Amino acid sequence: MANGVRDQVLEDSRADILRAAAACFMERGYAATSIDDVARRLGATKGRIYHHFHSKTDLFAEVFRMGMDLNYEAVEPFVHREGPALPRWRSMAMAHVMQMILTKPFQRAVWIGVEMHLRGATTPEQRDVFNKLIAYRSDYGRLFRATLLQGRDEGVFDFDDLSITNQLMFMTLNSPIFWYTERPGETRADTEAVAGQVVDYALGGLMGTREAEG
Amino acid sequence: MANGVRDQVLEDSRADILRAAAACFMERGYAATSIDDVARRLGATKGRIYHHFHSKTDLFAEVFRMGMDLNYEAVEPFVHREGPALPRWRSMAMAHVMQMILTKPFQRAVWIGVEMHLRGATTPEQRDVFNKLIAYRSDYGRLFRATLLQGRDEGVFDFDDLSITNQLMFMTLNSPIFWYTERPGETRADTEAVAGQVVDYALGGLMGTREAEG
DNA sequence: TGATGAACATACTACCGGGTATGTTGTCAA
DNA sequence: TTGACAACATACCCGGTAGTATGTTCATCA
Repeated sequence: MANGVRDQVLEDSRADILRAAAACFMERGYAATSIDDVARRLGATKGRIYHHFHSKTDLFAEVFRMGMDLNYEAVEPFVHREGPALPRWRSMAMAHVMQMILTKPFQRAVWIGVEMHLRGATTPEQRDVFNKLIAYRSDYGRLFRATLLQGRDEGVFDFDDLSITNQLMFMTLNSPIFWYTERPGETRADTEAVAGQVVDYALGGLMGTREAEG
Repeated sequence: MANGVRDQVLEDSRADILRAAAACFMERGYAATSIDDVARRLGATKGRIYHHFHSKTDLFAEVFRMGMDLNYEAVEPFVHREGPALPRWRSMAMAHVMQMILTKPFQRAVWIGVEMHLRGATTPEQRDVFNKLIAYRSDYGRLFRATLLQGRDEGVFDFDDLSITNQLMFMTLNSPIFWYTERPGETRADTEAVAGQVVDYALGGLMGTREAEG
């Protein structure tokens, strides 16, 4: 128990690797990122990375998991709030979008992982690792589904196919991972304003077109 | 001029390669797709591909261009229609979404290309090739911007930042390239129903949340 | 009919990247 | 003090891949 400091150093080293890996995966994608790239970014060599992670797949999986952990942590406080759907949905959506912005590299890795799974571009060994990650991610998605359904029952949301709507909503809420870049001198309020626009757009989509005629 | 048949055969062969390449890029991404993969899918060898394309980058660029050509072809007829913004926007959006669905492999390649450009994950030689492709894509984006602004002036659209809204709209309209899969026995009407939901969601986002309170 | 070239296939090279096997160094515990 | 182990670095192997160099076949045309 006297080696609490050692454990902390260990965790710091691991965390540094995860951050560097997330950045690399974001910048070049999974396949185009080499272990040497990650090591170079740290001013280290492959040895350090393979000392902490079994394989490239394992490293990527841990980045993915970290991203999802961050999401859960941010959104979960709002999930079990009683009351009408709309304010709860707004809180969850806002927390989600802020996470997309603030932890972008990890969230991009999550996206890449989902894409790889959808494409089936995984080897048999990767299979079960990925299946667990995707299951994790699906659980997270379910947090929103209940609120979506409640909102439709309450008449505040208006949509046809839940599955498609869920896809569209997440596509909107996730989209900052692709186009958001921090402005120099940007404050928390600025960031929240951007996130607010994203949430409003998503909400508009969920509410439907109403009386509009095209 | 007697070799019209020959030219046709040539174009068919090229087109076959492009289709196979688009499918491979969609399934595995750019980096993870090898020229041998594309050749295997055609029951051919690298020789055939390198006979028609200088490099992997060149092949990818042509797939990208083909995808954008298809989009222009589908949307352009509606762009210059006079009258209010909403019906024109709806026609353009619908045409766009249908293209996303019907030519998904090519559209995924376009997406991949944009991502690669954003990440700057391109070698100097690729630079100018990609810059032209991205410029092509940006022109296409501009087709929608005018209508968005007109719609806001007319009061039918309600959004704050044009740039962000444009991103969100395209993210929505493009999203079927990720989650759409053809159902067995699906008719044209079925497909259009799916596309319609996408367009409606996007329209809701553009119209804003109106009188809703969160 | 023979020559020419398009449209490929085959064979090869050079390099890169995942993974491993083997040092090296500092730290802590007994 | 020493031995053991964590935390790396170094050196190496090997499979895969972009690109090339060189056949081979067949249609067309002079």
